[in-house]
Amino acid sequence: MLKIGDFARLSQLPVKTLRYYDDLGLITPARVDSFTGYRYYSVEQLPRLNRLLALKDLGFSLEQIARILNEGVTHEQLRGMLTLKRAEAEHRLKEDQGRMARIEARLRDIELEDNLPEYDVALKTIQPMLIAACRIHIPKNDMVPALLGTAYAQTYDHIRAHGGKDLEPCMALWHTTADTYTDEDAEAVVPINRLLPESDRVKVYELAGGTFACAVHHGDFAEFTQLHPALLRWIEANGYRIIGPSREIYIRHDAEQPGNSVTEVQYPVEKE
Amino acid sequence: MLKIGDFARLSQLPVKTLRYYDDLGLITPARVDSFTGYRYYSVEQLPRLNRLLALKDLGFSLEQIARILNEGVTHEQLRGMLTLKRAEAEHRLKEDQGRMARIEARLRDIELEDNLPEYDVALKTIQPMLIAACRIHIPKNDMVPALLGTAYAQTYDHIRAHGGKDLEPCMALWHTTADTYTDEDAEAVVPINRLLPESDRVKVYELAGGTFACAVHHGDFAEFTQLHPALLRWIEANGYRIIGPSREIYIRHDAEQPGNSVTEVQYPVEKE
DNA sequence: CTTGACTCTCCCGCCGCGGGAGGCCGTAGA
DNA sequence: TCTACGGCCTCCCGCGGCGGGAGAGTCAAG
Repeated sequence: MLKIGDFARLSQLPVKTLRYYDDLGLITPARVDSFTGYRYYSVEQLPRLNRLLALKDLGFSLEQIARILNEGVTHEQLRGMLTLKRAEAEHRLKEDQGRMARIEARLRDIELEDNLPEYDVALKTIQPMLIAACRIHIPKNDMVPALLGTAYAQTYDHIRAHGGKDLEPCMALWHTTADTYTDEDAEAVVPINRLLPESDRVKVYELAGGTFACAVHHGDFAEFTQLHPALLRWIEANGYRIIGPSREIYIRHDAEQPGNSVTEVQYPVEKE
Repeated sequence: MLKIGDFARLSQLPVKTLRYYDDLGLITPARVDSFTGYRYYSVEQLPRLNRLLALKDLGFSLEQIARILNEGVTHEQLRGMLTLKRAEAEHRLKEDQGRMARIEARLRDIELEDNLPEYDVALKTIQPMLIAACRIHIPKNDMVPALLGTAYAQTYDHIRAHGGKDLEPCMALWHTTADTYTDEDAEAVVPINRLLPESDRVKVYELAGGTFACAVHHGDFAEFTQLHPALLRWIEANGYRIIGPSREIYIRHDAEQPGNSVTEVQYPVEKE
């Protein structure tokens, strides 16, 4: 008969842990003095404890281990649980690899560029949304405000004409890359609350969701031009690939004071 | 001015989380109505929130993020923190890889052997310990009990003769592999509490610690012979390598009723 | 008989929120 | 103007796997 401290030394576990396992019914002492409450263990309980540790090592929670140990689990069931655990472990493995890559990238960033304005890129999962959209061709970059403005006007008119309701905020899809300044292909997009009929100019469809690399700009508008390259660098450095048109979300737009605008840029990405 | 729900939709975070971040001083609303307590956010706070998310993504705790965001951290400091995070992430990565390997091995085990007695192998870190030891040569396997018994007797005599104290339990080191049955090389080992002088037969030294693959046997003694092979299989299947003599720890020894004995076998291992 | 080392129970804390109770606030429709 | 109904508030509990500590009782050696 071993006191809890002896059993703790033998098993290499803290006393607190043994008491906790007792509470959970994982390793009940062979005998408990009903007067003093002292727990007395037997060395014969070591194999069970070893089994417990092995299961814990495989990533099972103590509750699951209790079921396995106390209720007896068939090989089939155990295999099922292990397969599940494998999936979980694989998932976390990938997450950690991604995190490692991001940390490495960030460290490299710090080494290289000491005073470039930093943008903080976050990965977000974005739900699909219903939109009304007007796609346009922009021959020259300085025509963007005018042409995009017209496209939005048409879109809002269309929505109102069919009794729809626009949801804040509006956005633009860029089908040409950020370093294109002639013959740009853009789409003025307004989220809406329900399906509307289409017209020649204004299409209505569901914009796909997915994973996006996102960054937000606010302040000096001159710096906004660096947001796209910064995102592209992040995406490359972290081992992602762009799989669709980028989105610019005009969270707050101020034509007179562009420095007052707040814009989020999102690139749809996937790994590898 | 956005109500918390609007800001939550924009930022893709649950309202609860935003309130929590407010409590922690991570993202304080631009304005709080002192009468109703309503939080009002500004879109200008989105960049900061994005920064927060990016840092969280790198594995920083909210407390660390608070320091980074509020107190301003130099590039040097940030680099230091990132290096630390990288080490942590690397550690967990390796752990998860190990876990994956162990799950895979266990699954393979289940597929292959359906009714072999399973042993549960646990990895333990064992501290160095001071011991008195008597190393012997055993020509034939059936001489093990007699020769090992004599060795222990000598060791205990030695300890007592020098006023030392033996610590439970005693163990044996096997310098020959488990499948050797002639000319075995073993060492009777008794942990002691303080340094003693040596003799010709009995050496006193510190037994190294390290990582060990461990399994415990109790019950039918015939099955004990399968414990060593089981451990060896586990070690190989999990990608470890044996780096020293195995240890048998006689936690409870009963010469008349071997089935009543409890024995732990430990192999010192390292990865790869 | 006295130490001092163990042991007991009970309760709080960690981290990053989620769930829910109970109550106030704001707006849209009848 | 009343009434819904949804949004917002604060406060408190819970998770998992223990660790730390208080306050009190127990055990073995000198």
